[in-house]
Amino acid sequence: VIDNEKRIMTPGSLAGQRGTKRSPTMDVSPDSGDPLVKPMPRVDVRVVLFTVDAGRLFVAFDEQPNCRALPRRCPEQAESLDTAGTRILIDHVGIAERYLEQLYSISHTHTSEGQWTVTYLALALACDGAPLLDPAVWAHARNLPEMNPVDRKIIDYALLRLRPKLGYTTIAFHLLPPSFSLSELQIVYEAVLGQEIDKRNFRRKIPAAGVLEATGITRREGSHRPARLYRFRAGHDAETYLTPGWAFDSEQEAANS
Amino acid sequence: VIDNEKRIMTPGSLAGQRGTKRSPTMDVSPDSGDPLVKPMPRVDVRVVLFTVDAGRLFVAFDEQPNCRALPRRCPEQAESLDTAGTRILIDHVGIAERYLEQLYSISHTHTSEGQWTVTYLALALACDGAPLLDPAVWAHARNLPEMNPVDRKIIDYALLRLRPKLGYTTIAFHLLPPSFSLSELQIVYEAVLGQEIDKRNFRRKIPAAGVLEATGITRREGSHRPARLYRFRAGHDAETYLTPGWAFDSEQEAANS
DNA sequence: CCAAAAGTGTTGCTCGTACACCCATGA
DNA sequence: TCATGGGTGTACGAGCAACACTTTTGG
Repeated sequence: VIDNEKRIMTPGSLAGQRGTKRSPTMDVSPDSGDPLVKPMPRVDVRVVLFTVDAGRLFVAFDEQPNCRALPRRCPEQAESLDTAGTRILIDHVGIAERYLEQLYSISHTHTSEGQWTVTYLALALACDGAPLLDPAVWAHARNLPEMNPVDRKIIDYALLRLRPKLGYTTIAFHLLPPSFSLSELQIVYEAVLGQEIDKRNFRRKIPAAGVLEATGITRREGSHRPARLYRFRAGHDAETYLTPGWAFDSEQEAANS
Repeated sequence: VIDNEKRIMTPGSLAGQRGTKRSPTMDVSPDSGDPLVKPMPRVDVRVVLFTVDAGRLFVAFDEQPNCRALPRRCPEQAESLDTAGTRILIDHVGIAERYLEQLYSISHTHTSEGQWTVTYLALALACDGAPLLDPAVWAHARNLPEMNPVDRKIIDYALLRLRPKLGYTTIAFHLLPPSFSLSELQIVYEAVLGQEIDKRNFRRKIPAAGVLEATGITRREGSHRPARLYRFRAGHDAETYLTPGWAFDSEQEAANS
C-alpha cells in the first residue's frame, strides 16, 4: 500500500463521499524482516488544514487550549503516512478532511522532538458540521498567531503549493459544498490567492474549463437577483497532471526487493 | 537544519562548485528528548540519478553487479535526509551529484523492507570524471530493464517531475558543462523531454529568458560552422518559483516545540 | 425607487507554434 | 564542391488582462 500524492479530484461533494481517495487496503502486515533493527530517527507527521469561511482562509491548529502548533502525531508502526494524516485531523482537530496531499519531508536535527517530519496539506469544508471557526482551533491565514518557526514555514509552504494548484486543478471543489454559485467559487479563489479576481474574466474562464455543470436551480437570498447554482462534473478528465500512479496491488508490492 | 526542497539554481558549473546548496550546518545534536522511544517504522532513502550522454537520458542503478534497483540506504540516526541522498550516490554509484531534490515519501506496508521510503531526484554530468555509461550502472531511461515495480514507479515519477521543471527553471544547467553551445542545450532538453524541439523557437526562447551569457568563445569541431559557447549567468533571478524557504538558523530551529 | 449582487463582450497584447533557408567550416 | 551542423524571421492563433453597464430581486 503506497500513498497517493494527489488524489482523484472528482468532487466527493457530488456523491457525498470524501474526495480523498485512499488505497483499497489498509491492512497491517507483520514485518517479516530481519530481527536486527537499527535505531531509526523518530518521525512525526504534521498537517496544514485549510478552510474558507466568509471569504477568509483559515488554518487549523491543534485543539489543545492555546496550543499554537500544527496538528501532529508520531505515527505508529505499520501505519501509513496518509492514514496518519487523516487520523491527526480526526483526533486533534475533530475534522475529517476532504482532500489530503503530502507536501514534503524535512529533517531537523536541532530539535528535541522527532528528527524527521512529513508534512501534509489538507482541505475541509467550513460549514460541514464540525465545530468551526472556534478561535482556539482556527486562525486567519493572513494573520497567523505567534508560533514556532518550523510550523510557520510549513504553513507558508503549504500555501505556496496550494495557490498555483487552483489554476490547473479542480482542488477548490473541496472547499465548497456540493452546489454553489459562481460568486461563491470566486470568493474561494480570492480567499486562497489573497487577491481579487476580475469577475468577468473569472466567469468566462471557469465554465470554459468544462468542469462545471449547471444544476438548473437558482438560489434567492437577499434583495437582489438570484444566483444560478452549479456542481462539478463527475467525469471531468482533469487531474492527470503531475499525478503519479502510486497505486499498487499487493502482489506487485510484494515483488519489491 | 532542514532540507531544502529546491536549491538555488545558479549553476555550480560556473564557479566549479556543486549546484546543490546545502544548509550551512550539518552538525549532529544529541537527542535530548524523553528516553521512552516508541518503535518507529524503518525508513530508507532512494535516489533517481539522471544524466544525459549522447542525446540520451540515463538512470543510475546500484553498482552491485546486476542489481537492477535504485541506489538506496537506510539513513543513520541524526543523518539528514539530504545528506543521506548524497551519500547514497557516492557510496553506491561513485558519483557526486550536481543537483538533489526531494520528491516524495511513500509508505509501503507489504514489503519486508523499510516501511517508509523517501525518494530523491538527482542530476549529474555525464563526462565529469566518474566511470560513466558503465552498463552495469546506467540504463537508458527509454528502455529500462526489468526491476521491482516500486522502483519503476519512482523513476516514472522522477521523470514526471523533472520534465516540466525544464520549462520554468534552469535545472538543465546541471546536466551540462560550464560552457556549452545552444545545440548542446537543446539536445539535453530533447533527451529529458523525450521529444524533438523546433530549433528556431528554442533559440529565440532560451536567450530571451535572460539566464544565458555569451562567453565570446566559439568552438570548432567538425566540418561546419563553429558554435558560439554560452554559460549561465551567475545572478539570474529565476528559481524563486515554488521554492520554499526551508532555511533556518539554529536558534530559530531550537524554538520548535 | 433604491440598494445589492448577478450577469454579460470587446479589445489589445503576449506568448507559443509552425515553418525553410543561408552561413561557415573541414575534408 | 559538398556534407555538416550553426544560425536566423515571420505569420497565425490562443489565451490572458483590462475595462462598465444592465438585470433581477427584496425591502
